[in-house]
Amino acid sequence: MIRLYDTMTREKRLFVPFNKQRITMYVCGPTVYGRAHIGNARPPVAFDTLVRLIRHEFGEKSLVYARNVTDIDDKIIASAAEEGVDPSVITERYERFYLEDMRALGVRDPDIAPHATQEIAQMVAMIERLVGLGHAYEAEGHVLFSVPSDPDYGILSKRDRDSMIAGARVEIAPYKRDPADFVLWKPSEEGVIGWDSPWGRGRPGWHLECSAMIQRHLGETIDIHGGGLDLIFPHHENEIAQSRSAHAGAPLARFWVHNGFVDMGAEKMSKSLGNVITPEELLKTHKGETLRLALLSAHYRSPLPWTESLVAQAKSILDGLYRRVGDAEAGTVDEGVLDALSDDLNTPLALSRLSALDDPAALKASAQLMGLLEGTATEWFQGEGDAAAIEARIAERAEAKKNRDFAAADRIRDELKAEGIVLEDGPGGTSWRRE
RNA sequence: GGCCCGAUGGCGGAGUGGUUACGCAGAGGACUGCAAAUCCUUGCACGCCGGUUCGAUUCCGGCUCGGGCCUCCA
Repeated sequence: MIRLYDTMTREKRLFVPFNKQRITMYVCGPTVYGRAHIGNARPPVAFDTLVRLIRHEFGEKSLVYARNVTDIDDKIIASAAEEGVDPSVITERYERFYLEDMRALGVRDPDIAPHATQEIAQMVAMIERLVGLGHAYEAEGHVLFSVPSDPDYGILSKRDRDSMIAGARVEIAPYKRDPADFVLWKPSEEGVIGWDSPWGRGRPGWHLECSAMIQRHLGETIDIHGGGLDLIFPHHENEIAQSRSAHAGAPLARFWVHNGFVDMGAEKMSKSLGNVITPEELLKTHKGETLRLALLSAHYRSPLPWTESLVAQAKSILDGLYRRVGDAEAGTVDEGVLDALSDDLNTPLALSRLSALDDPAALKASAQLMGLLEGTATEWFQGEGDAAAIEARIAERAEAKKNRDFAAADRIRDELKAEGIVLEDGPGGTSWRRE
C-alpha cells in the first residue's frame, strides 16, 4: 500500500496503478549542456528510491520507468557554437558524465532513456495533430500552442491565465495570438541544427518533447509523472495542455510527484545563481553512497540545505550502519522501514527505523530498498588497496604490544593514522579501516 | 503584484490534540596500557499574537520571517 502526494490534488493518495503488470513512470531528465550539480541529483535519487519501492511492492517487472534526455536546446546550441563543434559532441559528453555521476549515487539506469533528437517524427506528428484540432497555429515559422483553446489550462499549477499574464516578466512575442501561448516548434536559422517539417526547417520546443516521448514510449495516460518543483509551471502545465488536447482529454498522469530543492544557504542551488556544487567535486572526497544518504535525509518534498556537516553526518550514519550490517547477506525487508517508505517516501523516518534494526539481514535488505548498503562492510571500510602492507604493520604492532612496548605500538598506530588508517583493538585482535 | 510552500533542540529531521521520535555532534561514565569502536547516562526544541478546546507544537485566523513559481531551471 503505497501512498503518494499528488501535486494535482494537493493531497496524499493511495497509489493504485491502472495496470499492475505495467506501471508507467516518467521523470524529466537532464538537458545535457553541462555537468549536473548535486541539486540535479535529487530527482534521480528520489525517483530511483520510488522505483525500488514500486518494484518491491508490485514485482520487478511491474514498472516501466522512462527518464528522457533533452539533447536539443538553445543552451546546447550555444555551447556547441562556442566550442566550434557539433551539438552531438556536447550532448554525448555531458550525458556520459551525467550517467557516471548518477551511477556513483546508486541510481540505476531507467528502463527507457528517450532522446529528443531521436523522436522528431513523433513530435512533428503531435504538432500536426494539435494544429488540425485547432489547438495550435503557425505564425512566422513558429508553431504555437493556443492556450485559450484549452479551458483547463492551469489545473496543475492552480493559476488562472489572467494572473499569469499580469505577472509576466518577459516581453511577449508579437506573433503570439495570446500572450500565454507557447512554442511547439521554432525555426532554425542557417547553420543551426534543425529538421525539416511542414512549417519549414526548425526544432521542437522543450515542453512538446516530453509530451511526444511519453505518448510514444509509455502511452497517453501514465501512472506517475515526476520532476522538480520548478517544472510545475510552465513545463508540466504545458505538457498537460498539449497531451490532453491531442488525446481527447485523456489525463497525462494519474499522479504528479515533485521534489523540493537542494539549497545553498537560504536559496536554491542553481546554475543561473552560480551557487552550485557538483557530484564530480564531492566525489573526490566523499563516497557516492554518502551523498545519496545525505540526499535522502530530508523528505523529498522538503528543501534540503546542503552543508559540509550534512555530508559528515551522512558519513557517520553509514559508518554506524556498516558496522552493524557487517558482511551479512540481505534478508527480509523490515515492515517499519517499508511502512515509512510507503507513506509518500518518508525516507527520514525510514532511515531512523533502519538504525533501530538489530538483525543484519533485515537491515541490509531494508537499506537496499533505498539504494544503501549495497556493498559489504569490508568494501566500505577498507576499500581498494594493499591490505597486505597494512596487515604487516598491524602484526608488527601486535608484537610490540605483546612485549609491552607501547611507545612502539603507538608509533605504528600514529603512522597509520597519518595515512588515514584507523586501528581498532577488539577481543579478536586488531581491525582497521580507512577514514 | 498574483499563486504556492515552509517555520521543530548545536545540526539534520520525523511525528502528534494530552508522557515531544530518531540520528549526528557535545557532555559524563563503563570498557581499553592509551586510543578507537561499543555500551550506559545526559540534553529547559516545536516563529509571534489571538481563537477553538478541559488541554495545542499539533486545528482555525492574523502577523512576522524565509523559500519557490510567474523567464532557462531538478
